[in-house]
Amino acid sequence: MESITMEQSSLSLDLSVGSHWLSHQPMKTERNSNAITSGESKSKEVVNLRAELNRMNEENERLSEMLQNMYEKYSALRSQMMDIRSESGSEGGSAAPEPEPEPEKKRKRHNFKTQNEIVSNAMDQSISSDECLKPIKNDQIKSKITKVYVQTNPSDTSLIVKDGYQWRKYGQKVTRDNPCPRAYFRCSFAPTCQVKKKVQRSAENQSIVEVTYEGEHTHNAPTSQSDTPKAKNNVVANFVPVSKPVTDEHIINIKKKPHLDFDLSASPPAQLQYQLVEQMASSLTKDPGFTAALASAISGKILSFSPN
DNA sequence: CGACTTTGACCGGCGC
DNA sequence: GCGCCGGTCAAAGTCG
Repeated sequence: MESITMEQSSLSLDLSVGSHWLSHQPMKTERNSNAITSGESKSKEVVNLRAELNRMNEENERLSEMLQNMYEKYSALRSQMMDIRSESGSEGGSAAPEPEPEPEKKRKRHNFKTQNEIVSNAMDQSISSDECLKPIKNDQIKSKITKVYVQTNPSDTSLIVKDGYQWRKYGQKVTRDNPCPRAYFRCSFAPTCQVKKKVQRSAENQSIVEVTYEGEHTHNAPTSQSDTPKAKNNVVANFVPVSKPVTDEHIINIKKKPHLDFDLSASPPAQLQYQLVEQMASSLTKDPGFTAALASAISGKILSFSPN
């Protein structure tokens, strides 16, 4: 519940950040075209910007209401599901225990690809609305291999991804299909934890970092939101799971994403809520109307600022 | 001094 | 069998 309101506020924050950004742009243009623009045109521009800001705020409110409605519907469906489960007894219990992690064996390359395809398909399926009520089933698949794409500062060449767990780097390799090195990490939070992750920048867009998690954590929760002690100094990104591979529309800029106070791996409801929020965000970004409106608003604003 | 990173060497799977 | 490639090891170096 809390997380939803937080996410809603994040939406507000994102849009308001955009408005903030837009509201600051005229200063630049003012400086650039100081010699040719009169005071009247400036004030006219400010009025236009304020009107635009108001429109965006209204849009923001509408989106927040939509999100609220979606969450209410979700809550209703979820309570129905809980009722059905409690009626049907302990069979297929609601709070499914974390599956025992299989001991990691030497992976074969062809197995890796096959599992990846499975995960990709499962993730595609998870987008559909009814599948959002079956996170446990998907988690069982994801627990083997999960891919995450993170947007980072392109100028930062480090491969540290802040995901809350403690990782120990054990190797780095330049692969054939990507000039950027791939870093190999092992979970160092618990000695028995066999989870590994690979981190590599995308060859096409080096601001995007591809993180592949293999295995499942045997411990409950990371103790902090930081990486290893050294990593604290050069953290580049929080992680944002996305459902599809590397297309820009599926990558969420983590710099605008607020810190999540709950622990994703700690409690199933929190995890469920987080997944729901991700799916909502995914639905919004997939909505052609939403993206088109956003794109036209931004492009219109950019065009209105251009000197010509 | 312990924990961590770096980096070259090594290993095993795969294709030719 | 050989070479390529991805993944892992482990010694040396670094840092707090």
